[in-house]
Amino acid sequence: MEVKSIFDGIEDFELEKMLKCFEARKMTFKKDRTIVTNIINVKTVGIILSGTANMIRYDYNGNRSIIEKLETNSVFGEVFSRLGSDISVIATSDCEVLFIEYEHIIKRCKKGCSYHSTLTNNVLKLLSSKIVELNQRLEILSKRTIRDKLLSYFELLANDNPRRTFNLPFTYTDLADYLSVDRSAMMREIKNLKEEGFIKTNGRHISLMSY
Amino acid sequence: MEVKSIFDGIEDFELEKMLKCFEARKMTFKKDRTIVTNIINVKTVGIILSGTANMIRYDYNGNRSIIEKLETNSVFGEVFSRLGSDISVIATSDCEVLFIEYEHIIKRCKKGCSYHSTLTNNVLKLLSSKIVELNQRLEILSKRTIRDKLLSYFELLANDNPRRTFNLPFTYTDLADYLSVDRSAMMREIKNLKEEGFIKTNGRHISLMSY
DNA sequence: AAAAACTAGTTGCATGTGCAACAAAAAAGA
DNA sequence: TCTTTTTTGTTGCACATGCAACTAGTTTTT
Repeated sequence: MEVKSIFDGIEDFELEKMLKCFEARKMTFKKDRTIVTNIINVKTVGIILSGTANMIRYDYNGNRSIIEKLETNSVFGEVFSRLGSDISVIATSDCEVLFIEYEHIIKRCKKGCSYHSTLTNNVLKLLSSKIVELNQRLEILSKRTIRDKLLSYFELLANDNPRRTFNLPFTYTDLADYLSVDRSAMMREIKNLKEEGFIKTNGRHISLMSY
Repeated sequence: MEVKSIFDGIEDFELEKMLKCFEARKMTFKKDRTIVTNIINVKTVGIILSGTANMIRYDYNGNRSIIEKLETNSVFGEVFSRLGSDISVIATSDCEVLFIEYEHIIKRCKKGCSYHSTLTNNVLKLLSSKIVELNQRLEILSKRTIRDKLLSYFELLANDNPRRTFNLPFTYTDLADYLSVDRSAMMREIKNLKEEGFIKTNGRHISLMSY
């Protein structure tokens, strides 16, 4: 079975003890607020308990890139993004975030919390699926044309649905950032894809045509 | 301290017991031989004990992409690359590879091997640093021009050396694949960077100029 | 030692893409 | 409701990039 949360399989009463043992801090953030800036050298791991956020970067030309879309239950922190430039995590909806020192997760619990190994296990699986996601995005970004980037991303989204139909999980503006391409060029290419019969769109609802 | 190998901190005599318990299989591969093809659905994890390999993909246009450079001690397998297309791992030098069922790594050892938790810990750290690497490559690929891709990759390599000087870890041909750009266009851009005084090159030895 | 394979370096050309600058529609806020 | 902000959609233009096609040099294989 797939692990959804870092706390999967841990009973509530155990969880409470564990969080105290970890000195975990829970904070809430309104939409668009900054959860962390300058993520470099932060030895704290954040877990998004509810809501969503984006890990973004502004490079020296002022281009915004979405490094990572953080969904509920995502884990983020220094270890997950040692990058040279200006990284922040911005809430894209109201969020609850739990902060835990990284060492608590990586090390065996000295006090012997019985569910610690479950936690480690969960983190392992979450990290694995993060690697999968990163590889997926890499595959998309390694395409050389906007057309191929769009198609491989759409293909990914359509895979879940036998009717090869899906809803874009973000705005077209954000999609351009995610694909790391110019928005207007992307819109032009989407228009071409429509005219050539590869896709149909209705707002953010998109259908892939089978050949 | 940084974890180099999945077996860091595990005594030799323990290691031997552990590998038996895991039913680990060691295989050797000559340079350029295929270690695995069609990596999808492989429930086995490979650990490169010596040598190097590339995880590569040919997309439907026949373009080769290096998904990942696997150094000694790298871990690879299904979980680390769920991709739609044709993925293989190719030895770039003579290699020894250890294969272990993924389940053995993710689960607690039923027989209670005492060093199992060390192993888990090591895997966790290795996965974290893999995520870092993937994020680094993502940062590079998210640059929109060949120039910016080159410069941010060079910056990364130069960071280790105060003289801002380094050796390319692969051929220019492979560099183009790694950056996912056309080789001739890349060579052209390197020439421009030289002419404009941003870099100096001598074969694969490159120096970044400080402004 | 000769042949084959690979790597580095170049160029012309067509075109895909980034950029700037809009306008209209939709969504969010007051 | 009216106002403001965000998103979508479009276009002209300059130029960066992919592609094809070479040559020369280097390395590997036989």
